[in-house]
Amino acid sequence: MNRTNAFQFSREQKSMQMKQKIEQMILAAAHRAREAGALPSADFPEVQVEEPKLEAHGDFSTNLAMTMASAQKMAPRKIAEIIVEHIHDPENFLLRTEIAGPGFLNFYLAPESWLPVLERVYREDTAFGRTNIGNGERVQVEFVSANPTGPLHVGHGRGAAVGDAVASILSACGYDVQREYYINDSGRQIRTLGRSVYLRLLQLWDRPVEFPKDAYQGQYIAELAEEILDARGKEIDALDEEDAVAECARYAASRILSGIREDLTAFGVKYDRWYSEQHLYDSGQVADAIENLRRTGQVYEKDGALWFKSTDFGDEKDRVVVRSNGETTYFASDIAYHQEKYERGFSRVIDVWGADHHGYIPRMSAAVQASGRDKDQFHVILVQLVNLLRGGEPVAMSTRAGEFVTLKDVVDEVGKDAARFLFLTRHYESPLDFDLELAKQKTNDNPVYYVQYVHARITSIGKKADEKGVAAAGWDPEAAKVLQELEEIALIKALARFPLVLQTAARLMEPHRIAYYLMDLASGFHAYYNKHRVLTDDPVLTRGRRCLVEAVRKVIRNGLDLMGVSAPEQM
RNA sequence: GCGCCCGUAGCUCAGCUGGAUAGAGCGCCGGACUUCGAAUCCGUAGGCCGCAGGUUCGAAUCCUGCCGGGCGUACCA
Repeated sequence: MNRTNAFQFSREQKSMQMKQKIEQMILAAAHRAREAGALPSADFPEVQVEEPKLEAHGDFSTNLAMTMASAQKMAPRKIAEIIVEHIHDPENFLLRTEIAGPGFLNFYLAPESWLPVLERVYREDTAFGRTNIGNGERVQVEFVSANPTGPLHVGHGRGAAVGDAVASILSACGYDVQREYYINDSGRQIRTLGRSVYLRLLQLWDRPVEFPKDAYQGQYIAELAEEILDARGKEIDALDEEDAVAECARYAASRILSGIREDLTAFGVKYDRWYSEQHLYDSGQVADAIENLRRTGQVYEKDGALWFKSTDFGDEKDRVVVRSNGETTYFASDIAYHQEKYERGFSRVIDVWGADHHGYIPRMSAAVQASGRDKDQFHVILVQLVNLLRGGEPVAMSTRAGEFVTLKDVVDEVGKDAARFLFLTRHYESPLDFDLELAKQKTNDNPVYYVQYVHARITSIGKKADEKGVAAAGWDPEAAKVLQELEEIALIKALARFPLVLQTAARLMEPHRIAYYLMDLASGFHAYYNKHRVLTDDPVLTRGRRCLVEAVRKVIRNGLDLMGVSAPEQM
């Protein structure tokens, strides 16, 4: 993906990001120094500007003098001095510049240099933070894709939260994103589903049956059987066993799938497309894909089965696509499916999988490459497991026994916002402890409310101000000049970071960065609020502060929106 | 055995693909409501970044080898 300095901002100068402005200033200084003969080499490394962790190190710093040292054959501190001498700052952007440590260049900005950020927040409003680094590239994010053999559980919820947020983030960065759910409505697990329901149905008829271990055990299976009994028991009873099982499978899968759709809708996830595996078979695409592999010699027969040479692309062993009994494997339809994704015009495909599927990545990647795509066009986000707790104690989750807490249960109990936010407070590769009691708590322990509270609080301030008629809302350049407090500048700086945080989140496909950013911004606001009054006796100061907090509200709202979490006006 | 992920404060976790004195929340202890929402804030304490080497101006971050935990290793999905 792009380097930070490759990002393009085609708007006018003042909407350019602070950081980028500093980068250009430094680069220009280095070139000027070179032209003046002060630097021996024109071999300049990439200018890296960062925001130092310590305030004592300024607003921005660069290590350029150090990274340049070997090419220039000069001491870093000496190079730093030369660059400083050649810095050109006609707008008086900089308060001062200093050389520190082994050769860091630290820049201190004049407080008013930050004010254009506020203006930009107002001008761009809901679009603040958005960029076009994706340049319209078509990306597909496929997530959840749980088999329609049972209700979604919390793990699927995490996958849904991550997949949906990644899609939103990429979309906000200028990618043309499609969200897709792949329905495994074909094959063995569907037959097992049908058989499970059928057996429960037989039990309802008091016929002696043994319910096998490998059948689906959950209570919902028995409930489905009762439904079928009421709806069309007689018809089913008239069929022979094979047809009866098929009918049960069709009915059950359809009911379960609509349940899944409802649960995801309640969770705030909206797909652009639901894609049926069965459709791949019916349309002949699976057969075509296998035929293509045959034609290109990427497949061979052994022991009566057909094997794909995934080892040609780094997998540790070859994989079966057609079993010796003539049935295709799940992998075969997956090959066809992924080929079809690229044929639909996506240049990049992102799959969100549970971490227990990681062994599947090499063969899928091999299949993608075998169809002529580049390795980088396929990316799997592996989401780690969720440990469900209640008050610190593990909640029994046995898939085999069919005892698990469903996503619906969790959403009903703790709410969509809390669930989504908490799912995104960890890097997706870290296992997540999800405590139901904690998720419901409306205290400091719960980051969702901590962030949402800021939004509600500022909305409330706004209403109060409107009632009193003391301060107009909106961008007010004159009043903004009054913002000089340390906490005020710190808040504006935090706002300025949002677009960069969003870009990093997109580049690394890591939604948790948004969550952490929002918690940080919220913390900055709460600290400010407790120290300074927004509504004061001074009308100009009040306008300026209202302008600031309103900007904070907008950014909080934008960030929460990316996470699929609401920004309430009151709580 | 082999492969992937994880190991950072008592607990749960960040750490912007190599930067300066490693951060936050919770918990502990001590403070702040007659004023815009206390679902909040302020302060104190707490660390061989699993261990040992290596790469370099510089490593929690990159490389190698161990230790510990999770997952995977099907003609299952």
